Amino acid sequence: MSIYALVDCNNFYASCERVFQPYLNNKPIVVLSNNDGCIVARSNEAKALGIPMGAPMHEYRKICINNNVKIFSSNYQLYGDMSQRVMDSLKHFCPNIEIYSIDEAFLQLDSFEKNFDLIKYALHIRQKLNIWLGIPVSIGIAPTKTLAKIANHVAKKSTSTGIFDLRDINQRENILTALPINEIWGIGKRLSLKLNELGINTAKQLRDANPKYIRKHFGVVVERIVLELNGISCLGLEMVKPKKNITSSRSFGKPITELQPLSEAISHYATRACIKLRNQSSKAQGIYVFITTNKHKPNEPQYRNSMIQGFVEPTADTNLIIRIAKNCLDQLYRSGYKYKKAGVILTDIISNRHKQNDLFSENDLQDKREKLMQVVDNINAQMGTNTIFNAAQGITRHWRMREEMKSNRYTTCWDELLQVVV
DNA sequence: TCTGGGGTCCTAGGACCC
DNA sequence: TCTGGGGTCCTAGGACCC
Repeated sequence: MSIYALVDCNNFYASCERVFQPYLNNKPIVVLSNNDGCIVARSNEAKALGIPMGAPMHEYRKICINNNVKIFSSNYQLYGDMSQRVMDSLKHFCPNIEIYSIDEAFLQLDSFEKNFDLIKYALHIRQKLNIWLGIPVSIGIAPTKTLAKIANHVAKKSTSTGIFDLRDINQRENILTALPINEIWGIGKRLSLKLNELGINTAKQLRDANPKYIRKHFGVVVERIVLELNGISCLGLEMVKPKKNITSSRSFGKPITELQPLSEAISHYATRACIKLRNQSSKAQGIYVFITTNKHKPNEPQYRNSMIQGFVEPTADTNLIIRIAKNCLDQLYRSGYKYKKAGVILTDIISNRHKQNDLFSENDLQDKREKLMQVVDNINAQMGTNTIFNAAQGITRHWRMREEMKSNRYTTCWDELLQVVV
């Protein structure tokens, strides 16, 4: 039988902020999305105030002020670095690990001896993460990933230890009976409604549904969930795969009407996407560029448009891709609109090694370009992001997103290290 | 005034081929 | 009234996740 553990960091972004500002322990915290738009993370104290996940900040500003809620802009350099430390620590306890998201990982525990006490081990892991990093986690253990997700949910909500084991059949019966289907991993809003219409309301009812029937009406994805709920493992551990698409997009701090700043923004996003692309040793074969006005303002004139442009040959060259992206933008742009957001997606990504040169391309030139990119990447890695950048990205960047309440990058930036005053 | 960003997988249907 | 059968590939759109 397979055994999975899901390790999930509690209120991850809020916990990261607390590590470096411990006076915030036991106080309500919220962390905002990019552009300080929505609330994307809440401490338990903030949840208790009834602040929902994903809510627009402006609707809850009053509640936050009245209750002394500490508000943070997103600090992804900090969260990303802390995440890596958590994952590196977990690998120390179990090498078979799937990093599922910035704050979650599955561990495959099959190979531990039969009478090895996994609950004790989970407690040990939890304790060590707390000592090493100050990040609290919950751990759910079960024979399938879907059940491990549920176990984790229970661990977080209704245990004092932060650990829950769903391998026990009797336990499972009670938990699944009480769990509404929309809380199952992979069952979203739409599927819940459709299943409810058939009288399937709880995880237990879905588990006991006929897999053949489910497959016919809901597809293979939901059929797998049924089997997983029955303890039959269908979803294995997935290793890191290079991305097939790489997006870079942002809402603007204030609306843009002119082509020039829009072009700077697009160049900036293209640059960011290319850096991610080279970091995973890949090349792209096409780009998707889009611009849009503010959809939340129906009274203003609306315009959104996008286009796809294939490349002559796969590339990761920032200069080339900026040129193509700007070209797309020239065709998409219409004056007379207030643009709120723009972005690029690099598509049809393939590995660097896989090389098929254009018959007519000048190889020599291409090699030189690749070397140039390497030098730029190295300088920016050593001296800080944006030490060298394309003039096309602009210098003032008035369109930059808002991040008015960002904490220091305590772990990745020399100028912002934690200071201890003795 | 203020409303995020970045992904994946599956399926149905059309185009095309022999 | 009759107008094959079987297959692949590609794409758009839907659904989901954190």
